Amino acid sequence: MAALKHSRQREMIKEFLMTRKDHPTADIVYMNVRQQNPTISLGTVYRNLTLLADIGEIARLRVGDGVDHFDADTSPHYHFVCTECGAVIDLEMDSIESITELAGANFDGHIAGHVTYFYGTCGSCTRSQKLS
Amino acid sequence: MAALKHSRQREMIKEFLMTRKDHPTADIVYMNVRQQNPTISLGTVYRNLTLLADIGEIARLRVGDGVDHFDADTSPHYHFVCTECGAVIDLEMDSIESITELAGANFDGHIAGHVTYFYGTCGSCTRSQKLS
DNA sequence: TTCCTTGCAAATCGTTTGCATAATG
DNA sequence: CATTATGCAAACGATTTGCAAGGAA
Repeated sequence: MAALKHSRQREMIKEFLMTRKDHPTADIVYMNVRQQNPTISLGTVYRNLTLLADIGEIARLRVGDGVDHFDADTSPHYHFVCTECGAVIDLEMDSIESITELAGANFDGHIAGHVTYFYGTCGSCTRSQKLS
Repeated sequence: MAALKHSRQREMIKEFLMTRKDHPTADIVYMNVRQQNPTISLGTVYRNLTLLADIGEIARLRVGDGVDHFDADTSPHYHFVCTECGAVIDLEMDSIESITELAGANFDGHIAGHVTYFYGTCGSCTRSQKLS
């Protein structure tokens, strides 16, 4: 259980993440944080994102596009991914926690939770499709 | 819309996949199909798995372990992933299709579907944990 | 003969890691 | 001082791709 020391880089990364609601990737975090600290390395960004996710201070999102996204909002909520523009958007919806019980009903083993995300076309992509 | 020609390799890959219910990865498909055709290449396996998934003859599964799994069963059903042994298992459960409507209720855009998988410990891993 | 498919190897891409140095407690 | 964190670059693992040769329609 390593004894976590404070680091300016980690702080910057977490702070940047808290200003964004669009679930940036490691690379986007890197490009942005680099504007305040031009010598920060991509490795450091990855290391800290992984560390923060491991201790539960941020969430790592996998939405099928092959790149991890990160979210400073660790409260339970679901995401939508636009298949047109790739945007990852928070959804406000009623709880669907009950699906975990449904899944466990006929299952020999223990179900701890589920991963779910929704996909389709976001508002602006839907509108531009209608024009064409 | 390329005019798809018959290929022995593609046939072997699909046939192998149909014999398995454990959702093998590309590498496992490769190792197995190679026993019947030792000169088949990994690239060919990847190309055909991607092609078959694109035309809907098989399904590509992403369950968060960083490796794609493939499933010859394209009927709608859900999967469970064991966090201990990595097994990917079919679940028999009631439909949860309704969550797509729930998600769309307050959403500006069009939700086409969702991706969901469950995780926890499978039957045998649950039992061996109890022993220790 | 057209053009889809293969085998092979090299290339990509996101992410991780080893190492020497710097920063923290 | 003991240890954790950093920057850099090299290494990784899964997957994709360019290319010349082979096979199907």
